[in-house]
Amino acid sequence: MNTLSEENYLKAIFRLSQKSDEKITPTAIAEALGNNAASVVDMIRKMTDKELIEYDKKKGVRLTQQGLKDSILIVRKHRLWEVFLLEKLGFHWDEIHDIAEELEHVSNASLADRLDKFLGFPEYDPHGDPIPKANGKLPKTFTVSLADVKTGASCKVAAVRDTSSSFLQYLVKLGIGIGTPIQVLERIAFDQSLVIKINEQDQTTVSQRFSESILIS
Amino acid sequence: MNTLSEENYLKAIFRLSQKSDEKITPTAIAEALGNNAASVVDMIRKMTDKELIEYDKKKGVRLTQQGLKDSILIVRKHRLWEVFLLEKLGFHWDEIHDIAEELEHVSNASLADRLDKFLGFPEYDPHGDPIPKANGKLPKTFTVSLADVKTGASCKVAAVRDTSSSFLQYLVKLGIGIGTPIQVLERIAFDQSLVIKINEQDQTTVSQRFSESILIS
DNA sequence: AAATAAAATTAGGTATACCTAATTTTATTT
DNA sequence: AAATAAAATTAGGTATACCTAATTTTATTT
Repeated sequence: MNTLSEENYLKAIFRLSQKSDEKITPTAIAEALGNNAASVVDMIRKMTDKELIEYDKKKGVRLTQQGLKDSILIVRKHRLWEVFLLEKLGFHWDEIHDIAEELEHVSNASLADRLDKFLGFPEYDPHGDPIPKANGKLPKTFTVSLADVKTGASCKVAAVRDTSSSFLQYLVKLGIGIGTPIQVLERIAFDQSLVIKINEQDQTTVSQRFSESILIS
Repeated sequence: MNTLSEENYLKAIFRLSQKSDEKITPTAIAEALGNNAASVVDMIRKMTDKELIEYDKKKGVRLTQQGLKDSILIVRKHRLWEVFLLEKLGFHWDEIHDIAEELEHVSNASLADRLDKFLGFPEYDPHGDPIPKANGKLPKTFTVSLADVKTGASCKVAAVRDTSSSFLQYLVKLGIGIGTPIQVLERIAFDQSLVIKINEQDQTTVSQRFSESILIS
């Protein structure tokens, strides 16, 4: 079995591999985990020995088959627990990520599958992230952000790229959730800020960083 | 906040204090946790500095007010999660203890209370152990064991003192669960084995260790 | 291509929570 | 009370997963 730290490394590496096709460097992992690069180099050696990852200076860090399987299970548990916390226990959107961060490490062979069944086999978590199925398959992942929407066009919020509570609380304040319709009214040439209409009602201006953090369908 | 190890020490000390009035020695804690006594002495110093416990060679280890509060919350979470695992996820009696052992350490201020509400404020966990209320109060704890029942008398199983899967699987095999009526037919003078009638049907002989592990009402 | 900057790595160190072996203290037996 | 046994403690050590500072390697700029 994997230690808590190993699980966090696996998760970080998995996320980096999902985010882009760029090679995964020790520095990137260090940044993702808030660790020192020297620590990451230590851990890369341990995890390579354990055959969870492969490391080649040219190709960067890659998950082995076992590492990928383990990562997906952690992500699956994380996202299922998020659904549970929101739907069953009534936690708020911005609280569930940190709790799921602990719950995802609870290890039991049938826990994820039982939880999945209990929750009615949800496809997406409350942030719109796809929940890996028991066989490891991922439902469609959203990749187009609000920043990519043409001026004048409309879309619906499908997922959020940022799970920080400051971002989520901002969304709540604006009345934006998964499924909320948004129309792009104007694009400010200076800094790519967007003037948007939320839910066919309120009009606001949001920054580029904001619009890049929202995935749409 | 307390570390994982500290939480396990707190829980062990709390359990020992519940089990009997005997003073809690480093050796007793070492045995409860499966640690070396030298390690326990180390940890006693740390936890004393943190004001979670007090240690006096004459009086043994005692929980401070803070230590008691923390211990009760851990026990509360453990037992609530056991109810969840059995009732909501359909785990078996003998599987839930080990999983709850991990879940109990998930820390969030309102998690226990929300889980409690979701489960309908259960008073006892699936092993018959009382679930501490949000205010720290414990429902009535069962203390009379099957070994104390007079020959010829009847009783109902209220709780089990042993949560090992070997014991619980034995109970399942015998058709005994919480609430099962048991009549003591005969007491073997030689080794205090009991001949019992289960659920007014099957008759079996059980050892003294067995009958001491069952609490009745 | 040389100079410079950035990334990766090595060397050596830390806190946590354990351990064994040796010693000291306390309790029990004779 | 002395002898013995048990418990508690100290001294010194380990693996894990981090760290900083120094060095080496690789990439980028001039």
